[in-house]
Formats: sequence, C-alpha cells, structure tokens
Amino acid sequence: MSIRTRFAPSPTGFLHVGGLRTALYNYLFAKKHHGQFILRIEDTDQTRIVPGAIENLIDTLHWAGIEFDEGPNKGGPYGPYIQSQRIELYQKHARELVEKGYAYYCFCSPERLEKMREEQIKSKQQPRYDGTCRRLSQEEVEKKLAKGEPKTIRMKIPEWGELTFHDLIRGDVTINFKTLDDQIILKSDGFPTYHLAVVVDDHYMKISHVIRGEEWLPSTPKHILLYEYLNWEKPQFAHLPLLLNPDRTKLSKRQGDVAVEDYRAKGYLPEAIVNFIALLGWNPGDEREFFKLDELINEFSLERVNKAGAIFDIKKLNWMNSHYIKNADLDRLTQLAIPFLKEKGYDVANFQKVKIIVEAVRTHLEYLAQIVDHVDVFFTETIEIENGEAQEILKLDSSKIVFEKFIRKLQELDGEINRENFKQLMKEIQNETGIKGKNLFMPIRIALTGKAHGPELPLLVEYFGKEKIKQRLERFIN
RNA sequence: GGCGCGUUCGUCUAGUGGCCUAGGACACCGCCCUCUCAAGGCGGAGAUCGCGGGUUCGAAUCCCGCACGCGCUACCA
Repeated sequence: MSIRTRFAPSPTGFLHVGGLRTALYNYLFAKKHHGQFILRIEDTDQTRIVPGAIENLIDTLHWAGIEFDEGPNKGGPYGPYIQSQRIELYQKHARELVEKGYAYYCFCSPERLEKMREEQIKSKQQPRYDGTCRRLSQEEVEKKLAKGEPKTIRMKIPEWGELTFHDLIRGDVTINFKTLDDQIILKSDGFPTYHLAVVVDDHYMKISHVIRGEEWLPSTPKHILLYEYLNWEKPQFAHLPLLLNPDRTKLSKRQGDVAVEDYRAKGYLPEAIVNFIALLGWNPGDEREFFKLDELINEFSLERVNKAGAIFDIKKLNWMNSHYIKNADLDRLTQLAIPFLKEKGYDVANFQKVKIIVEAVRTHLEYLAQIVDHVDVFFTETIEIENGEAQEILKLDSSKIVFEKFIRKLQELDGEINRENFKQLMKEIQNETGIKGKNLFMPIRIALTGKAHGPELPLLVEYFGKEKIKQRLERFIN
C-alpha cells in the first residue's frame, strides 16, 4: 500500500507556523516513504472564509519548499481538492448513515441548543445534546421533513462502551462513549462539519496516514466510528504536539508573529524556518542540528516525534536564521536584501556594490530586515568624527603618516583598489613605517566613516574605491 | 466541571533499568582570535529529571497516587 498524507488547512487567513510544521511533517513522512503529499482545502465553514487565503497558502508552502503532489490548482486523480466543491459526496454519505441507522435528523434550533447548554452549565451538568431528536419516531421525522423544517444530521454515538485506538505518537488511547456527544455531521446549510468531511475525503483520497495537531485527539473516536459505520478501511493516526507561546498557551498572535508570511516579510530564509520548525518536536537522535529539506526527508520518522508541546523560541530561530544568512549564496542573499534597502531609500542600482555591503554586514543579521540598521556608513556623504576614541586616534602623528603613505600608494596603484591589494598595501606601509595594528588601520577606518566601529575595512575600502578614499583622507592631512 | 494528553537546565532537546558525578544546542558570562563591531574557536554557569510512594542490588527510565499545564467539551476547524 502506498503512503499518502495530506495537509488540510482552512482558508481562514494566513498559514500559521504550527500549520507549516504540520504540513512539513506530513510532507517529510510521505516523501521518506516515496508516497504522495496532498493539499486539501477545508472550507466547509462558509462564514470564516477569507478571500485570497487559498492562493496565499499555496504560495507560502511553495516558498517553504513544500511541494504537494495533488491539490487545488494542480489537480490529481481524487479531486476536487476543495471541500466546498464536494458537497454532494458528503450529503450522500450523510443520508447513507441515516438509512443505515447510524445517524438521524435533528430539528433542534441553534437557539434551543444554546439555551440547553447554558442551563446545563449553570446546573453544573456536562454540556451535552439531550437526544431529543434521536428519540423521534419515524412518523414525526417524516412529518417534519415534509414540512421542510430546518434540519441537521447527527451521528449516533453508542450509549455505552469505550473505544481504543492506536496513535503512532501516543500509543493506545481509550475514550469512553459517554464523554462523546451525538455530533452534527451535516449542518442545516447542507455543508458537512469537519468530522464527516475529513473522513469522507481521507477515504476517497486514499490517505494512509492522518498526521494532524493534538487538538484532534479527543474527536478521533468519532472519526473511527464513522469509518466503521461506512465500512471503510481506517487510516493510521498520528497526533502532533502543539506549538506554544512563551507562557505555554497555544501559539497565538499577540505574543509575536505566528503567520509564516510575517517571517518571510522580515527576511527569514525558508530553509532556516523549515529547519527550525522541523526540530520543534522532532530530533534526529544525535547532535546534528542543521538539515536541508532532503536531509530531513531522509532522517524523519514519526517514532522520533515528541509528545509534549514545544515553545516557539524566537531567539533560537534567530540564531538559526543568522547561520543560514552567513552561509547563503551571496548573489541570492543580495537579491533578497535589496527590497529592504530600497524601501529605506538607499540607492541599489549597482548590484556589485550592494553585494559588498551585504557581504560586509551579513554576520550582524538575524534576519534581512535588520540590514538597514548596519549600512549607513556606506551611504552617508557627510562624515562626522565621533567623540572619544575616534578623535584621539586622528590626533596621533602616526595617523598623518599613514594617510600620506596610503594616498601615495593609491596613486601608484594600477586599477581599482580591492580587498586583496588593500591588504598588500597596508603590509607595505607597515614595513616602511613600523606603524602597525590599531594605529595603522584605525585612522583609515575613522577617516572613511567617522567611526571607530564598523564593517571590515578591506570591504569598506573596496566599496568606496580610490577616488572617494582619496577625498576623505586628504581632509586630514593638513 | 467532565474527558483526554503531557511534565528532563529559562528555552529546544538527548536519554527506553547500571555507560548519568544527566549529554548537546539557543540565550547568558568569560577567555582567545582580531584595526573595531560581529562572526568563529575554547571554557563557565545553569536540571535534587513536577511531587509522593512503591518494584529492584540499582530508576530520569517500570508501577501506583497526587499536583500542575495544555487540549477538547460548537450547526469552528
């Protein structure tokens, strides 16, 4: 049997980092076993749909490198992959369940149900459907149906007994039917609820492994019951631990960004996000921490997924992202950094020059948006010498000697100055004057930028070029 | 409230009865490297393994109870 997994988000907004991890684990597991990964859109709650969310979801998944084999905009043998386009299928099976006696029509109004719930809570009872319509006679049902009363369909939960199922991550889980409600599976608007839709689709789409968030664990028995009622083969289940806020509540907005998009917009690299998120709840069993997507596919296994929730620690994400920034291809990194510089109004017309800037400051960045905090020395034309160390060094007699020597060497130099010949040049000055270390390099740094701290000198020099360097140094000779 | 699932340094985690005086990583601190700031290298501090009972020669690892946290308890997913 081939392995088939799916990621089934609701198009209610942006892709959540928790959702990305669920998608990733499903993808990794499928690919590890040479199976298929399917994207399915669960839009059965028409009131919560956000326009553009599907495109956004697909785009973000693509950005992360998680490619699905079947899904919306792509097709596949078991489509359509959007639930609102499969309504008749769910209705058919809901009716089938009624006919078989595993479900029944319910004519209770939302108002009545709400009132009932309130009263149950007030009298400290367990909020639960009271079974009014389950006890309706055949005739009464026919009559109400004929009158066209608004109706839903509820699945029957056995009145006693319990159900044990095996979860690939948690082991055997047992739930007593007494704690389960006769769940509505088809709403009055004709749309199915999650519980019906998920079972029908997973069946028809031949899903072999249902890998989803822990919040679904308590309702899994309902799904298993449905498989049994419909006489379908059950998939395997694996319930992932939750991603949490620093205060251990379920990861949510307010306490930082949760949309993958937000991280993308700040200049986090997809490989860093994927690597980081993969390690939230899973580890390879040894001390390696850096994994490319194909390495994750190779290493991944559900057996090594943790049971406890994991706090989303932005500091560790930042560290991991900075690692990837340091090691990224420089052309690519420059392309990614340009929008941030442009937005700040910096001139980015000369790609080669921007590249030098990116190379010079990349070790300072946790994410690309921070680049604008480190590049002012490359763009200011007005050099002001800061107080303190910078002023002191310029006053040194040796500094003037360095300037004079350096300007002369520049004039003698064939072609432009670059990081290599700059180092050579400085070595010569050191040999000729005996000035070295701080006294040799600092004056140039300060004359060029006005500051005692900043990016690597060889790169600054290469960036500015002969003419500009000469202008800036000459200021201090007389 | 009921039910379910969890609980190892602040955080992510290794650990499946003796290798654990509990290992690694982030963050933090120090040293080295270095023209500076970073990066990098080296080192330090940091966990009586939620608590209490067992089982065993021996328990973070097995069993029981409790506590705490989270999730679910919708015509939301």
